[in-house]
Amino acid sequence: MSTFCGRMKEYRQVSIDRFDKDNLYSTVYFLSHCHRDHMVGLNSTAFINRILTNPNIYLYMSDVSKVILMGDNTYDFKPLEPQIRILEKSTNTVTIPCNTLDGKPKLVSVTPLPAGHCPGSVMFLFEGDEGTVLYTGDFRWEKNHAANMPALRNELGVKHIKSLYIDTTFCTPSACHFPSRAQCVDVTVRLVEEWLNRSKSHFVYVASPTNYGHEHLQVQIYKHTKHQIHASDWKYSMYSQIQDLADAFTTDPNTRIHACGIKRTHHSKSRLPCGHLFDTEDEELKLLVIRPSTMWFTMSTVRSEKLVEEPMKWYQPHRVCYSFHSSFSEIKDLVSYLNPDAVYPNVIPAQEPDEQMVQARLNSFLRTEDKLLSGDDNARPLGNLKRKKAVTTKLSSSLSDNEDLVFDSPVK
DNA sequence: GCGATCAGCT
DNA sequence: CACAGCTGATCGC
Repeated sequence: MSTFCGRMKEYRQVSIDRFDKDNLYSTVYFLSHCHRDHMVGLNSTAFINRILTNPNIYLYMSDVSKVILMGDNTYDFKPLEPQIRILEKSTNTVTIPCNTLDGKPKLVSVTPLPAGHCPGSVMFLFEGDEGTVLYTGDFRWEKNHAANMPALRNELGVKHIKSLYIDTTFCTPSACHFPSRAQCVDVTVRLVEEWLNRSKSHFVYVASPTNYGHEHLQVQIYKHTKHQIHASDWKYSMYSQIQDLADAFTTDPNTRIHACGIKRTHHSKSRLPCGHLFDTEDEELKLLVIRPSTMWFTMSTVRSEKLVEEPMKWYQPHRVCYSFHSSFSEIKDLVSYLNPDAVYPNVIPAQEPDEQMVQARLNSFLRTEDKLLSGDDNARPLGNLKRKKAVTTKLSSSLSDNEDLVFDSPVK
């Protein structure tokens, strides 16, 4: 769960993924993806007033995130629409209005990088007079993924990144290794195919525990089996507007694969959230329930990895391996590849609730030698011991600046 | 009676 | 079993 307070050390008038408290004084807003823990305050009257009464204050997001936000079925985010701006896939020039009368607005370049976390999820790369900083939001990048991102490089090599704000959900050695997404998809598709081939009375229910995040897996299941997947009406209304997802889903419950939500009540005869009863022509219904979840492997278990876990009891789901966060080693790869001046955690991992420990770990991924030897005093002036203290300064708590407030896809 | 926050569960 | 989100209790107004 995100513990990022909304603001970075740089570009202090920018707020990302937090829309409450001090963030109400920011003059430009960014949303990395539509998970609730990144939308705190987004539906508050305070934020809506803030953004609607200041015509030059905008909320930036990806085209897909806008579709999902506008289609939300629990909160009404439509009032925000006039102030939402879609980020182009390439570099965008974003104006940061000043919140004092005499100050001039600032320009900053913002490049959204696909984060691989859930539909529409992006990282934000900021480049401007306060330096180059990267906020990852939640992300899953596998090894060497960063090397394929042109925006992170210039003619000299990897760009000089001042600060990296990174998703540390699994920044613990006990979550050292996750199988690749392709591996997990492959194993799951085979499981589904083998099941459906048994008979016409065999059906599949993908019981995804979270709102968004397993769509990629579901699309791959559709592409391999050619069976469209049942989604709830309100989800379909969004999916149908998103290029990569539109074909894979249907609102017709009479299909052999369902992903229509999470079943909570056991009142109906159906074992599906939509309540549909299949006509199996007097044969017994055979339903394969698969539940994608993160499975991880420590250094010592990498070799024995099993990507599908058979249920202990017949009514339990098959668990299949799928993670939409990066593993410990994937986090390490990205941090050491970018080798920023400073790196800050966006999340305190649940199984390791010691922020200092997470910070120390992130710091250990940095390669200090070249910059210290080159005499770049600004980069790491304090050396190893002191630097550790310097960058451990709490960022995840609220920062108060006492600022004067004047300024009160691919989509189909 | 409402919203915000939190514990607990999944 | 696994980091997102729901439910229900509690608090404050």
